[in-house]
Amino acid sequence: MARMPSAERRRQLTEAAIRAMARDGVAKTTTRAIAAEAGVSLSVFHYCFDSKQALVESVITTITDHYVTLVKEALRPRATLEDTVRAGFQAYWDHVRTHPDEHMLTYELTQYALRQPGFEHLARRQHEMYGEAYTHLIEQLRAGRDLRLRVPVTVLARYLAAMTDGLTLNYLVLGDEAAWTGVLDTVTAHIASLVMADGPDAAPGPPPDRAPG
Amino acid sequence: MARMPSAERRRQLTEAAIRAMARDGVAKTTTRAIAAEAGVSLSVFHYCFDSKQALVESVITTITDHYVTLVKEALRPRATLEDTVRAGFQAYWDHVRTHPDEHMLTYELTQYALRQPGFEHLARRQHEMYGEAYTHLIEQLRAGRDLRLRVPVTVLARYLAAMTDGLTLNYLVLGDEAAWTGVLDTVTAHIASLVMADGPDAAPGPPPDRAPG
DNA sequence: GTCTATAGGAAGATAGAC
DNA sequence: GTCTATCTTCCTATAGAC
Repeated sequence: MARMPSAERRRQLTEAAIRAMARDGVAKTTTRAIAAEAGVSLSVFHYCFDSKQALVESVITTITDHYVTLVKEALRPRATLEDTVRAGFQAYWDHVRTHPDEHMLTYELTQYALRQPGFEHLARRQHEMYGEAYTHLIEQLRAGRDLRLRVPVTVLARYLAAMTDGLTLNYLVLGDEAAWTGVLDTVTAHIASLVMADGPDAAPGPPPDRAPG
Repeated sequence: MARMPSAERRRQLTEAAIRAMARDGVAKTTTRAIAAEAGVSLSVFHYCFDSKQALVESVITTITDHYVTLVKEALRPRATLEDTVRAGFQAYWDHVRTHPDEHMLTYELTQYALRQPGFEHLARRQHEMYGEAYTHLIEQLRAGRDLRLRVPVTVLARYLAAMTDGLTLNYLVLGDEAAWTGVLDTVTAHIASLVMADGPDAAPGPPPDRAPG
């Protein structure tokens, strides 16, 4: 086979591992399967990575970075505030629908990391970056307009990240796209109601939007 | 060891498997580990279950039923509408905080089911039952009072189920309980705003709560 | 740096005595 | 129904030639 510097081989093996894991699941993706997917022999794998764990670490950091880039692209500011929220969800949603296996993989890797002693920080980093992506968006929106938030930025960002995560997993399990237009509209409206132009920032106290009685 | 009818042995092994899987993760829980946890020999395992897959199927259905019972208990109606929502989340949340491993396991089992050919229906059943638990609550609330919903019941139930799921996973990964009071208040207020006393039901059209501009 | 060959171990499942 | 002992397979990782 063609010779190649170690760094590039590592990238090649990492990408192959992501493809194989997205297709077959983490549990079934052995080192042999990864080497075969990359078109190299098993020994090349162990020449580039000390262990399977070392490769998985590379996989998690790589896919987290991919994912965050995706979210940040999807969530760029648009003409109006509601457009931004709606178009952002739409772009993200299109990616979920067209690449369900990749998203599935992110959930599997989260749990792999949480169960593997010494890897917990990778799972935390993953979810912290989701929150940061949303925080970044909110800050952009605040800079462009004169926005006031009804809830603190950290709360809103975390809420958005958790909700996106939950909705995605729910879709991956249940499918049924038709049911989603309603849910997405509800969510979009809620977000818009939490981010308003021209009002005082919320004090860190009781929540807004109380229902009558 | 003491003799025992097959049905009871199956229950014993299923419970042992749940304990071991919650503690060590699904991937690391071998048939040997389950037999040891139950205090029986490996052959007893295969006497009661044709294969490891058969046991996992029993584990998934058992834990799903446990979980749904928990949610339905947490979500029983209270004095006022907002109390119901708030107390329900509180009860659910206390369980998550005190039994994180069990909740972790439910996520692992979802993915196991989705990746195992022929087991997809177990994952679907799991999430359908979450939605049904919320649907049940909403119907109870509607019966007791003269409630009108701003969104269709199916949409609201699915939204609640997905959001609970996302928030739980986010907590399992990031911990940080302090950050959660804000998020929960926001969510509680949102739900209350979607379920109002004395108003017309929402037509299946554009969402409420539009933000200015 | 890449290969073939293999060590070494752990997994799921079975055989057959009691 | 339960046990001990074992089969078979597949895994991660290494050895050593090229």
